[in-house]
Amino acid sequence: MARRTGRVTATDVAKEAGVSQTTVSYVLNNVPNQKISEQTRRRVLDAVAKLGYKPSAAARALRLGRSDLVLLFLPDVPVGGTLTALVELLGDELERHGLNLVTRRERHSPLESLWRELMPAAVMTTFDVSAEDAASMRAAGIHVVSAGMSPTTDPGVLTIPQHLIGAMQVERLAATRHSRIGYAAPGDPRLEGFLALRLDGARAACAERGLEPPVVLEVPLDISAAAAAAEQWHAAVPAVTGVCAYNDETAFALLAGMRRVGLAAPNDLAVIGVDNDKLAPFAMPPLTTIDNNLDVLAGRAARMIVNGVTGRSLPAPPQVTPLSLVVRESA
Amino acid sequence: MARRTGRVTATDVAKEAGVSQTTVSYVLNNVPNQKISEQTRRRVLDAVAKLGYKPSAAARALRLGRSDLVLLFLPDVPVGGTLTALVELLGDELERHGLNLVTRRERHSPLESLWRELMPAAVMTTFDVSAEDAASMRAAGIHVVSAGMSPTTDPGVLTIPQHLIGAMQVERLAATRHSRIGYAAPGDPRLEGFLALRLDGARAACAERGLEPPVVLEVPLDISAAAAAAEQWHAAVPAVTGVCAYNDETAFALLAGMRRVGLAAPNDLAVIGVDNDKLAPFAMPPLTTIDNNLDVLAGRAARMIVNGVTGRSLPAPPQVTPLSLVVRESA
DNA sequence: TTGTAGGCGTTATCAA
DNA sequence: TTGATAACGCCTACAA
Repeated sequence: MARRTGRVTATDVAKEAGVSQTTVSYVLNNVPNQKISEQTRRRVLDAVAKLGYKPSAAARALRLGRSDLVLLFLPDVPVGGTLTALVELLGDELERHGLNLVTRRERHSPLESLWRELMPAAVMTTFDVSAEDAASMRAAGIHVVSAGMSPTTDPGVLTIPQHLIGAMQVERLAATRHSRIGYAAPGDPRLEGFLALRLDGARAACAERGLEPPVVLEVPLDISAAAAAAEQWHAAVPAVTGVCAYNDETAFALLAGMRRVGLAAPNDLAVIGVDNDKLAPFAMPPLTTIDNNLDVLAGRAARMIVNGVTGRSLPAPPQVTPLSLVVRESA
Repeated sequence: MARRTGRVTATDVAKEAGVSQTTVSYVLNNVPNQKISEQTRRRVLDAVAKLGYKPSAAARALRLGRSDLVLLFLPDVPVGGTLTALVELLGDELERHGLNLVTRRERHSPLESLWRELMPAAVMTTFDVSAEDAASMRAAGIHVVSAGMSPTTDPGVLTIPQHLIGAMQVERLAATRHSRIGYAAPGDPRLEGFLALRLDGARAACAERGLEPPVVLEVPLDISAAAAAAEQWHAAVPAVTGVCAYNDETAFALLAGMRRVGLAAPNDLAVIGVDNDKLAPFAMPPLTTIDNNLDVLAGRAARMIVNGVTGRSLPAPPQVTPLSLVVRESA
């Protein structure tokens, strides 16, 4: 009676099918060079179905030296809808390939202790991982995918072109004849990294068009503060007439602040957000924004991971910029 | 040369410390009845630090028959901010106890194949898990926590009192002298389950106060449709003057629809949401809503799981209703 | 107080 | 084409 636990093992399947446990493994893993007779294969498969056999992920991981976990390190930012949606999508996609997503907020966990412990098939970071870290992970057979924010042509890096976001916002504002641009920065210091990139993009876009650099004001998630900022832009000479908000949240706050001081969008001050939040259509007025098409981003990330892990190479998707302008009424 | 992989094993640590691998295990796991000399303990710990040893989760899981994974099954609903925030919080909390959260959307995965495969320490479901399923999981040593929606006194079940949400909304509306109540149902059929419970709560609350049952209208996330609903409530005789929205999203849509047809909140139609969305303060007018205090809910869930897994029993938190009214201007 | 040895369920090497 | 058999790294009786 080796069966102390209730678990059905490959040995049980073998017994049921009247073959050796090895054969079961061969059949289940479709081992290339082994020629299994159709009859044997059937018997094994039937036994598997009959017994409801599920291979043990732990035993597998132990033997293979790598688990079917994928570790995702998130930056320690207020995880808004955008990022979470991405995580959801990524998880769904990985699941389809038998991979299990485990996410971590950066601050809590020293990168290394976790991957050594979990032996994940892949690790994805949303920040720049140090060269040594990357090297030792790869040495351990872990696929590393980083989602850097800066532009790069490295095909192993997923780029979320933050600078393009700022540029697109300015582009829209310029196209609607705004020549003095404002930039609404979020209050949260943890967003600093993203902010810098987006702002750079906006600055560059302004420069390209011969416009003055954007007038940056902080717009925290607070109506009074937002109102003050709105007035300041409005009162500037020459007046700022179009504002790029860091994201839709900031845009909502700004819009609310503007209402308080009797300023209307887009006439007094045009506002354009980022994220295409679910509530953006219901802003007053409906919010023009930049959609970062997370589904394509998530799909791309998933593909990079799956490719790396399986060794196969799924067809490369068209390299479209996953950014699109959603025009509503606020800008 | 047993060291083929780069992994540092407990045996390596033992060698370094000049003790047996068993001793290493004893020290690391603080085995109760073993008296390890302080000197030995130090040597082991030093070796661990020096070598950067991390126990293999896979080997551990294989040996123990259970991994340090916690499986969370989410209902297949559009995962809004509310649910995701809860997941985040839960994950953070579990992490603190060495547990790793893996989430699944219900539709994708047959409950069973996953837990048999992963041998999780615990499984948490947001729907009612069948009795047999629960039984076989427990038989396998897995702790099962369900987050049922219906009221129950079962201490093993985490209740999210959906019905109370509806009741609180009506209560607020009644307190501000509304006698004819409307209920704005979401368009998404996947929300049906939650909707039914919340609506029941609202109905009951109306009945308690001798009010007519709420007039239920569907308010999809579409301004025109929302506008039509608003007019219909407004035109009813006697007119509906206060509306409970299924959630803040629906409330935002309704508010936008009202603006289109020249109806203002709260005078023409008071609106109260659910979720206390980050953007709720910036609605026009600022949205009165019900906050479901996810942090306490997540904390409670985490505690149930950790208690079950570790066997210890963390102190029970005060049994407060994790619901609070946030009064702004819309109702 | 410490060490020896066996097995958790898989995969992979080598014979047959 | 199939079957023994040996690890993978850890925990834990049991022995010393």
